[in-house]
Amino acid sequence: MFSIGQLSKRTGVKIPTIRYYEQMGLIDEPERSEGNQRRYTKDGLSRLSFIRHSRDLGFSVEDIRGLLDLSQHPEKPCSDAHSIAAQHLQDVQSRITKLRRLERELKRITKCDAGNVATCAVIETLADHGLCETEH
Amino acid sequence: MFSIGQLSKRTGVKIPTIRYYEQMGLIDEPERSEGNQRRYTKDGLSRLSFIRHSRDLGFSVEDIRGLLDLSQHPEKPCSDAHSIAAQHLQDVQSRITKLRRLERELKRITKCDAGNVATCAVIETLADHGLCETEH
DNA sequence: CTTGAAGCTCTAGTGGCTAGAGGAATTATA
DNA sequence: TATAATTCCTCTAGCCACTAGAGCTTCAAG
Ligand SMILES: [Zn+2]
Ligand SMILES: [Zn+2]
Ligand SMILES: [Zn+2]
Ligand SMILES: [Zn+2]
Repeated sequence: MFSIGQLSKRTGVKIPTIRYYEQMGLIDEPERSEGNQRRYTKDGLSRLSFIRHSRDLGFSVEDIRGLLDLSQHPEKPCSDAHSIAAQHLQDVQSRITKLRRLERELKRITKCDAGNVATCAVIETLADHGLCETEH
Repeated sequence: MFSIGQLSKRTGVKIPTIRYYEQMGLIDEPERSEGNQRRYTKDGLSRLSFIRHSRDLGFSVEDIRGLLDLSQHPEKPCSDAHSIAAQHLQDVQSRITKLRRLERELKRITKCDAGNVATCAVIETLADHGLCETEH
């Protein structure tokens, strides 16, 4: 049996976050000590580790809800898991694309030789998208 | 003089967002019609365009506050503007780096030949970071 | 003068936590 | 065993940058 603090240390999930996951229904309400403190089992630990790792990989809480559900049913086909993962991969890729466009634009505008704001490329560009090379 | 709706159409900023910016002190409170509706000048329009474009480029509202402030003082050196932009560029680049690591990992796990959850690479990897190739 | 679009204020919700108040339980030390 | 230090409890509110909706008022066209 682990206290919430021990669970937190073992998983790297902060204590208020654990309680938040409980409230969101991602983890079951654990048993309590006589004094009403949470006591977790190994199952609780591995479930929380699963959540932590999924968050680290960028999955949303809603995605994780689905993935946890699937993981409880080993006999089901894994196509649902794959479509969640594939969708997430797409999201990640489209975010990368957008950020790369930003990066290019930001690199360009920070090459400014002006000394003062009146003719600064940063300020001028912000005031006029026409000076940009790409859309965003 | 523009109504808030006209301003919204010209800048692409939604009406509630314009009011939100006013509340946050990013734009001045505009004059009002006799019936208490907002009436904007060309100055208000260009200030909001500046904000919109800065948001499109990913700057935070706090950054924009500083950049707007600078843009009102053309005689000042533009080094402050540059450090805001450079910091933002760094943020963008570090986000790209993280997302690329995610992308690689996600690509890897979605190559799963198993038919069911019991042996699915997606689910197995989520349960065990040891199966990952990179940190995240 | 009527009607419908557009505006007003105010409140609350989004996601995924995080911080703090004020108290109770547990654990470690003397 | 007494006390002190630490951990835990619940509850509320805040973060960012909006977005949505209720219930009302004003404006512009016909
Ligand atoms: Zn400059
Ligand atoms: Zn632009
Ligand atoms: Zn699979
Ligand atoms: Zn991993």
